[in-house]
This record gives sequence, structure tokens and C-alpha cells, in this order.
Amino acid sequence: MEIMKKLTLEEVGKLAGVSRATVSRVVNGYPHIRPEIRERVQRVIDETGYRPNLLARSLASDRSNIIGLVIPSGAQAVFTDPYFPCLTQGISRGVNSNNLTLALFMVHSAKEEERTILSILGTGLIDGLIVTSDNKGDVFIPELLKHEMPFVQIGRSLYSDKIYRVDTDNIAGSYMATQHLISLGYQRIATIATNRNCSGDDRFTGYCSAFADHGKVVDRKLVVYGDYTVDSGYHAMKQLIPQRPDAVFITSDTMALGGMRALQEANLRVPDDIAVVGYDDLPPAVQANPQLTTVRQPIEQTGFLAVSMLVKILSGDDPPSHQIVLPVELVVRASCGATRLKSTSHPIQEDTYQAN
Amino acid sequence: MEIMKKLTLEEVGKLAGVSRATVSRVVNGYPHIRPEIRERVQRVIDETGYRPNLLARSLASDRSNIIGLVIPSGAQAVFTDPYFPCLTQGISRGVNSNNLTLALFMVHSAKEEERTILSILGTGLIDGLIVTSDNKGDVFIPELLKHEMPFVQIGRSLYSDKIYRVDTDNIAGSYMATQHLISLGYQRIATIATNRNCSGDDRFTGYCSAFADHGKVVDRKLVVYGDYTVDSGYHAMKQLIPQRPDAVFITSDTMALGGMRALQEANLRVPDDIAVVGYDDLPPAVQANPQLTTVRQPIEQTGFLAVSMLVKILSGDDPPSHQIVLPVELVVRASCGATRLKSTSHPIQEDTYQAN
DNA sequence: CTGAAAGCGCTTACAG
DNA sequence: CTGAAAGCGCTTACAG
Repeated sequence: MEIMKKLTLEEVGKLAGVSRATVSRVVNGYPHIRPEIRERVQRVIDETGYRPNLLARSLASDRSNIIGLVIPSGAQAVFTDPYFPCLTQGISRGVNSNNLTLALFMVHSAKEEERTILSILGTGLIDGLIVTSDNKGDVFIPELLKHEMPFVQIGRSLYSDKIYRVDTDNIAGSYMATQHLISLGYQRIATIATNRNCSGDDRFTGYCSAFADHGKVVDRKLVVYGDYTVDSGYHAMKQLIPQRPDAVFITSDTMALGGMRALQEANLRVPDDIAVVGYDDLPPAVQANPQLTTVRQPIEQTGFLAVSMLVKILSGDDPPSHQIVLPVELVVRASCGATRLKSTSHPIQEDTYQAN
Repeated sequence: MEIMKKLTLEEVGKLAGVSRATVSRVVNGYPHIRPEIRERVQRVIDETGYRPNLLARSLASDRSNIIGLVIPSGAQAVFTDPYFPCLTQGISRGVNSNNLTLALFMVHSAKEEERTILSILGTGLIDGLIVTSDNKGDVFIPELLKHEMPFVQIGRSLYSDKIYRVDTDNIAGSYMATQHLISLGYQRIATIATNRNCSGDDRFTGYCSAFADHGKVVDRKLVVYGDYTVDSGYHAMKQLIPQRPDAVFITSDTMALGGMRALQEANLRVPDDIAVVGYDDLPPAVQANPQLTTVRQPIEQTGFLAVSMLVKILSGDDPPSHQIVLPVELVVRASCGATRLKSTSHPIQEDTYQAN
């Protein structure tokens, strides 16, 4: 129990009176072993606290069981947005339940990009990757394809459909959000969009589709752009207010946070003077803004599924499909001043519409 | 350039007409090599894009250059609080600048604790750890000590002073916060504290010290407890309001968020009816609550320094000190309704007092 | 300054 | 069902 010296297979074998090959087999759960031998070896393992050296195992088996998570430098708002923590949580759950180890590669600058790629590729350390790239001009993906590094992308980029990826249904989500406002009878429905990434494009597409399907035309004066930061949402809303929208679909909750502040400063009340629908689930913001109806994405699940997909790819069986697009929900909140904390004592009042 | 086949030292050596030992030496920057040989080898390396197999290197050198970050299950609010993202960012910077690889171990349940420990200890995969444990009854630390796994703790726990750790100065921070309210002339200064972890203890200590140093006595009716969640802050404030405090020091911004909502519902205006000081820097909350004065901790730096410390430990030289306690700042904000966004166009108006 | 060789701790055909 | 042996791709004394 208390033996701290690091044992090897060989030594465990000696202790159990078998060869190292046999010990290796029981450690790895190989089935065809005489029960008595298995037991004897297992007892020695338990008593000595033997733990296999993962490095040696990986080297010999050409499989490290380590997967990497790449967070590119373009990912702004890593702090302010719970998106990454949520995603990481989901990935971590997936990693744990598949007995893998997770390596985290955060890129903090364009300079570090090359370094990161090199430290991942061709070193044998990483079996596969999860790449969180929503950028239009991602630099990693072509590199990964060239080196035949297995990976699954979270989000969308401008590459071939053959890429494995999992995403949330941005188009359907913003379609729902916009349709919701339309059906409520709003006439001047603006949007704070972004053209910095693919999800932004998709969300704008959904907005436009809803208009089209209801025989309405998008008024370009009611479309302004931000960059997913709180500040940009604030400035975008400032820009929008003179256009007198009666509703705004803000395509990210970080921007919504800034937008709400701008409205507050302009003494416009939500939703009496103007309706607002946000996107993403940013818990602190949402809790601080109970009047904010929002589109909720299953972010954690996205991470979890990405791991499952990667595991399948690594095991050789092709996953059933190359792309998973998860449905999102529109969370409609009543907009009075009442408590909306998501606690058990204060049940949240919300209606949930499922997409798909 | 385009050669994708994975080369070994041996093969590179053959190509350059030297032994694998020599190639190994130039790869590792060993100094005493004839310049012409070095160049010749280097050229082959560059031309072939040779990358050393990290697994083999680690196995042979007994050094993986991988360090782990452990986030225990007790860490609530991984989503809602940017604390962990910030910390991770700092750690990641440290890891990158020291040419290490970061493994992330998130524990999602008590059951996973044992699994995580086992997957780290005695497998040769991890050189050292950074443990973010602020819990009083941490399970990891004794285990790590027993197995002589090098680690540095972030925060504080109930263990020996011989542990390497880096923390922020919670006592000084809450002392400043409380003193600030005292000096402003408030008479009934309440606190929403927590007794769930060590930083909570320290922050309460700072609150009490400030009272003591100003010849005041802590009124127990003005001390309520939460658990660092938004909800708990809400309920704590509800509890507090009947006691008619004229100021509240809330020991975490997540709780402050809930507390502010409770005040809003009670139609108490900040700071006209009641002053509030928060703790931590929760960007979205702070930006949404520009009237919130808060104690700001150098979280990212904490992570970075933890890595530096660990690197020193691993390299054999004992770091100058076992404990680093970083100073914090009190960020005092004017409390009118004006814009306080931290953007360049809207310079934030804040006075900053340095502790130490 | 350079090479031959042992060794790191596993896995895995190959025999038997 | 089990063992002897080769091999994974490096590092690093040890000679020279």
C-alpha cells in the first residue's frame, strides 16, 4: 500500500511469478488468461499500487490517449464570455468518460500560432484535436489536414464539408428569435450582427430568412455590426437608437450586455419601449437582465459530442455523420420586474421552444 | 518540405552522415559540436521537417515537460465566474513561455476525484501540478505530498506552510474595502461573507480587522453568509435588508450580482440608499454595474507566477520563497449614471489604491 | 567533438 | 493460455 517506489511490469511479474507480458495483459484486460493467474497478478498490482508508465505505453502502442483542445488567438472574450468555460467543461466530461487526457493549447498571439502547431504536429504526443475555430480565415485547419492529424472542429469555417465538426444551429436560432419578434407584431426589428466569424454570418442569415418568409424586407439602416464585445454592443446600440427600432435582435449576449446599457442611458425601457432578444447563454448577464429573452445553445453538450466524435474517428470507425448540428432553444422571459433567478425557490418563468 | 513521413533520429543521422547521438545533440542545442557538422545536420532537419518524438524523449529523459492544472469539483461557478478562465489564461501564458504542455484535469464529481488522482500519479506523464484548491478539506494535497509530486497551490488551504503556493492578498483586499466604507462615514456596514473556503475566511478576517483598527465592533446581525453563487448573494441580501445596513461589502462579485438584484427589487438605489463594494473582477458584471466599487485581484498574473514557481521547483533550484501573496487593488468608481464602459472612447473614471 | 551501446517501460506478433 | 524477444524513438554515460 505504502510502497512508493515506482514499479515496472517486469518487477510486478517477478513478484507474481509470471512474465512481464502476462502482467501487461492483465493490466490491459486481455480476456484469455487463466483466472488463477489473473487473480494472482491482480493481487500483486493492488498490493503494490503498480501504475503503468503512460509514456512507455504510448510509445510502444503508438497511441497516447491524449487529445488536444486548441483555442486560437482570435477567440476574443475568453474571459467575459462563459462560452469557453462551458465548452471546456463539456469536453472535459467527454475526456474523462473516455479515459483520455486533455491537453489545452491556448494561442495568445499570432506569433504563437506557429509554435503551437509545431508543438502538436509530428511529435506523437497528441492523438487528435478539438479545434474551436469560428474564424473565417483559420490557419490551423489546412495545416491539420496536410499532416493528417485527426480533428473535429467546433463551429464552422470556410473549409470542405468533409471536415468533422459539431456546431449549434445558428441559422435556426436566429430565425426563431426574429420570427418571435415578428409574431409579436414589432415593425422595426433591428439587429446587431457581426461579420467577423461564421456564426455571425449564420445568425444574420437566419434573421434575413425570417424576414423573407414573412414577406418583409430587411432595412439596412436597422442592421449594425459589432465584434462580440460588450463595448461594441454598446456602440452599435448607440448607432441604432436614432433609427428608432421597436425591437432589436442582438446576436450575442456579450453585445447584448453593452446594448442594454446604451438603452438604459437613453432611458429606453425594455420591453416597454423596445424589445430585445439576445443570443448565447451568458448566465451572469442573463441573471442580471431578467427581461432579456435569449437563444440558448447547448454549449456543454457540443463539447461532449465533439469528444465522442473524435473518439470514434480515432478508433477507426467512421462516425455516422461528418457534421452534427445541435438544435437551440428560444428562452422567452416575461418582462416584468419580478424575480427571475434560476433558483429552486424562485422558479424561472420561461417558455421554451425547441428548434427541429 | 512536403515530406510527411515521420522521420526518426536514426534516419536524419543517415541523411546527414552522422550518428543518431549527434543529431540528438544538435536538436537539443548541445554546445560542443563542430559548426560544420551542426549546420549539415540542421539543414537536413530543416529540409525534412524532422520533429522529435516527444513520447520517446520523455521516456528516455524521465521528463515529460507536461504540467497539469487541477480544477477540483468543489470549484463551483466555473461557468459564471471568469476567475477560472482568467487563471487558465495566465497559466497558459506561463506554460507557453516555458515551452511546456498543459494538461487540464477537471473534476466534475467526488467520484471522479480518485480517478483523476490515479491518472496523474505514478504514470510518468506529468512533471508537476498546479492545484487550484481553495477548499478547506482538499483531498488532493495530502495525496500529492505522499507521492512527492511537485506542485504549487493557488489559493490557500489548511496545510503546512512548506507548501509552495501563490495567492492574492485577501485580507488586505477586504481590509481596504471595509476601510473605504468606514472612511466614507457609513455607520452600518454589513458583509456578505462565505465560510466555505479559505479565501472567504481571509476576507472576513480583513473585514473584522478594519473594524477593530477603527475602534468599531462587528455587528453580527450585519454578517450574512453565501456560497459564492449569484443566488446565494440574492438571498443573503434579502436577509440583510431588514437590518437596514447603509453599506455592504460583498465578498465576491458573483454574490454581488445577486445582491444588486435584491436591492433593485427592494427599490434601494446604489449608492444613494446603500453603498456596495464587491470583490473579484467579474468583467461582465462590473460593466453592467458601473456603480459597483470592487477589489480587483491580479488573477492572470497569479497563474503565470504559479507556472514560474513550478518551473523553478522542477529545475531543482528552490524558488526564493515558498509563498507568494500578490497585492490587490481597490477600484473605486464614481456612482452616477454616466457611462463607465472600459473602452478607449469612454475612459473609465476610477481611482486605484495599491495595497502594499 | 563524435559514435556505439545500453536503457527508459511498455506492447505485441510469434512460437509453443 | 503464456513467455522470449524485438521494437517504439529517444537520451546519455562511456570510450575514444
